[in-house]
Amino acid sequence: MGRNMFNEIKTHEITVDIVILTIKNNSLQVLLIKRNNEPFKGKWAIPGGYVRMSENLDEAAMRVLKEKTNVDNIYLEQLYTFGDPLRHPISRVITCAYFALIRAEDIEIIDNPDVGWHKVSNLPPLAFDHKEIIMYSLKRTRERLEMCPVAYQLLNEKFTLTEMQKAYELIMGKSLDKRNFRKKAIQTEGLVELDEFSKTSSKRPARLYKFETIKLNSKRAHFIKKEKK
Amino acid sequence: MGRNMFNEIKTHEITVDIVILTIKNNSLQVLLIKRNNEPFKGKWAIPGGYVRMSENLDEAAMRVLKEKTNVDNIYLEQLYTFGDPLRHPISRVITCAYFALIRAEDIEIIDNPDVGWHKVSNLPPLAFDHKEIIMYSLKRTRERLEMCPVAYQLLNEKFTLTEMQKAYELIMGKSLDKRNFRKKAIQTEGLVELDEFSKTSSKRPARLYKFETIKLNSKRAHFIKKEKK
DNA sequence: GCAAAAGTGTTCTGTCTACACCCATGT
DNA sequence: ACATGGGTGTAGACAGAACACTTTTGC
Repeated sequence: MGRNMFNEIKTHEITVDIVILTIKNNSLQVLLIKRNNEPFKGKWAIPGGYVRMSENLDEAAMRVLKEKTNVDNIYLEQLYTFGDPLRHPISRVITCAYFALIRAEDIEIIDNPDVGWHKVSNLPPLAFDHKEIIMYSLKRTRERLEMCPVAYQLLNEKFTLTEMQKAYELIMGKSLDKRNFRKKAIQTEGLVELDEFSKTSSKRPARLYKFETIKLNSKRAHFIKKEKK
Repeated sequence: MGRNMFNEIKTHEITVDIVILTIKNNSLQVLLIKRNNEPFKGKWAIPGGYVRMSENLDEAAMRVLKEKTNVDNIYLEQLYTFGDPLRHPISRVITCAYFALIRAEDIEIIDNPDVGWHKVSNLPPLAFDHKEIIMYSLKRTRERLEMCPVAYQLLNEKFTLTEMQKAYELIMGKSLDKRNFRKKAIQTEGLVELDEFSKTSSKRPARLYKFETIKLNSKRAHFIKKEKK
């Protein structure tokens, strides 16, 4: 493992790129930034930035997330590292992709037409391999959702079961049976039934719930499985 | 996303490191190489090498695997990218870790005391964060095994169900019920019952099986689940 | 004939799925 | 009183877990 065993070896540039998903206007959306510089000037990109020498990858991702979105303390997970030599048209940039689910209300986006939410189902032209990264993060989010109730990150502190089901349905891209969903949902570890009711709708008020103990990777496996519709 | 937005930014070195697991002498073993150079001279390390400018990460991992072990065409999966600033004591090296399961018989190790198999349960002192990487790959291998029968990569082309069960038990680190294991095993997509029998043991010959169609991520989920013993 | 590994079924339990109607409220 | 979303239970199918004895061979 001596250094520079091959002429071809040089150091690479390394970035982190972060897929930030949220639910807004009844659709799954991803935060994008319009690029002002070449390459891909004018195209949209997921937030990203160079890794500093003093920080590890998680820290870099958190910092970038904080810088671009002002969001902190979030479930941030390393997704995959993309290193195709041609993914960046000019230099060799390897990127370590992360993803996060956040509440839209927790984010303060600067009023700037170059920063904004876009429906995952209708993405604008994207820079680099960012479309691939977003699609991959969606796949992983679905896998996670089947294992543990990570969707709570998309919900308000207090939420109705219908809101929770909507979040699941938007991520999974299919509709779920209400009774089966509720049956499993109320068994979720840490879910607390409140004595409060939502009064937003002009119909029958819905009971509110919250998560008490946030348990990731809960052993309560397979929250959703094979329902078709 | 302009370049060099922060003084602190420099390019990093990036390597791939590969955890190669096999079953040998009835135990789960990992291929290690003794380091001849500083840092960590004299310690053992998993095979690794620098990523060349012209190759993507998968290609780099395959090449390094081929160079160090002469093994090709293997189920190689990106594991995780480790980027702690202090993981390398001298410079900043970010490593993208891969893992592979291989048949011990497919490998030709050079007769060199500095290259060899070591029991995962009894590792020598390791360089860098390689212990962490090996442990993480074991965790992922177990997760994979629960989803699809990747253990066929550890078995000879023709194998007995008892050998297959042994492989599972070694990876999962627990014993499994023979009848339940066989019941599920024979339902595995692509497993073919042969009309041949193993004559290695001096006892009753065991029927041999092979895998016909190798299907990764088979929908045949949860090959092993919660059996305890 | 005996030691050693191969092989074989059933029962129980829990979870997933499919499915249709009444309830509480605002207007 | 009606429209709207909130809320509820049951039966059938399937998969996992526990569990012990017979068979085949070499010696």
